[in-house]
Amino acid sequence: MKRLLSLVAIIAVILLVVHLDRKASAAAARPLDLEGSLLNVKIPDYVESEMVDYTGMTISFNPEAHQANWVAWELTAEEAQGEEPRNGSFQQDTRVKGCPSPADYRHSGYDRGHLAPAGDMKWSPEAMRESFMMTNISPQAHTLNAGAWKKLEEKCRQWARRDSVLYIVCGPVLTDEVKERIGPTGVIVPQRFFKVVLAPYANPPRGIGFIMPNGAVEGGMQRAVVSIDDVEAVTGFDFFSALPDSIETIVESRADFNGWNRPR
DNA sequence: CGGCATTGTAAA
DNA sequence: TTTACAATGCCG
Repeated sequence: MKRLLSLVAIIAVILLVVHLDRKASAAAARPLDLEGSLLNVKIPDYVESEMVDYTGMTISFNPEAHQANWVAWELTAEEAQGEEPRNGSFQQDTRVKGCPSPADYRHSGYDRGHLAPAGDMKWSPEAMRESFMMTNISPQAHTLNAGAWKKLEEKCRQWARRDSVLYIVCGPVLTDEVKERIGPTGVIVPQRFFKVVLAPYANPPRGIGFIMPNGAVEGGMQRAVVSIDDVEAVTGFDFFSALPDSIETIVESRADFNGWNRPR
């Protein structure tokens, strides 16, 4: 009996230490050691891709579509409260084959829409500048860019502050039929955009997906909610595959917007 | 409704 | 680079 009691006590101490450690520093030991791998997305072999790493984001760039296949980044609670002002100019990343110049978008009728938002890069001047690289830009209708897309970006920053850490991946849907291209370079104008969001350290872990038309979203972001499985079906990509299967299955099957908007 | 913030475009 | 303008959405 005494041995049992001491065993229980030891376990309790271990659990307490782990708990305190988690609270002590979000940047240090996390229950899942996945920081790097969660920023990778599996895409089909036939999809062209050049990987580009920046300070605040990782990009799979498609030289034929002249924009990203996907952009992934981690957003911590601390980062979401950065103070760096929005400044930067759209710039071609000359290191990347197929990257358009800002001029390709001029008078096109479309915004140079950030994929990873400048608003998520306020924790670092470097990350802020790099967010204006054309590798991180897609042609977006202004109604989307300044509408539901922007609202979703703001919502994600709220969620990050509450849930400690978010992993976010977004991009154009490039599996749709190509109906329009802009500029001398021929940048494809996507008809839809996707975004997937994971809160791996929430209890329980949560995931959600969005697919929005390249235009006004009637009814707001709620109307664009889908499961991550749905986004995978549309894009052909595989998100967050580094998660343990038991967690990935649950997290990627839900499309529960209300579950993301409870206080805690 | 007007004021404000954010995300942009365009001209000089 | 600086300046002006525009669309969206929130807030009072």
